[in-house]
Amino acid sequence: MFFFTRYPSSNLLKAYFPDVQFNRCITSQMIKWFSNFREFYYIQMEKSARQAISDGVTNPKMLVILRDSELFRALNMHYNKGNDFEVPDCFLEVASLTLQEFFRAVSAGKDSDPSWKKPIYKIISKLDSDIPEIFKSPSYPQELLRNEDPTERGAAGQGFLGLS
DNA sequence: TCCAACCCTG
DNA sequence: CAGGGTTGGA
Repeated sequence: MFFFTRYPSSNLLKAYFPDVQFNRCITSQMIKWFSNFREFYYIQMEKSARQAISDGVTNPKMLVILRDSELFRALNMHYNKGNDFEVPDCFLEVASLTLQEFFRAVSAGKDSDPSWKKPIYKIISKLDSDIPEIFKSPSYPQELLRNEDPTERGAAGQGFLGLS
């Protein structure tokens, strides 16, 4: 889901996880997940942008993330480890834009400001896409749903399943 | 003062 | 990822 939405509201999450009994805990946990997802995402972007700068890249337009990019590999490994589905083009576009924004900011020396990333976050937060309806369909591949269901993993889930 | 994000750490 | 401290706007 992260490939479509980086900043899901609790309402959106509830709409896409009809089989999850939301309570204050579950909700905050899922919000926290996306927060962690964003962290990983932005860290990769910043690292890659700085790498490009040290490599001598001057035009941010040159920074485009393709499916054979090393950066893509890292992101896919993190969010879609089992290659359960195809990453949408909209994500590659947003990711490329993010990379370019970091490139511009660092190039301009904005990173001396403690909160220099905020403007970038604001831009990216407006680029969330609609999530395909199939994601909340009951007939959606069970394997895929299970991977994103908070009730199916973690210490609580293991305890419930009697695995510990 | 509160609460939602963010930052930093394990 | 989860915890816990920090932050900035309502």
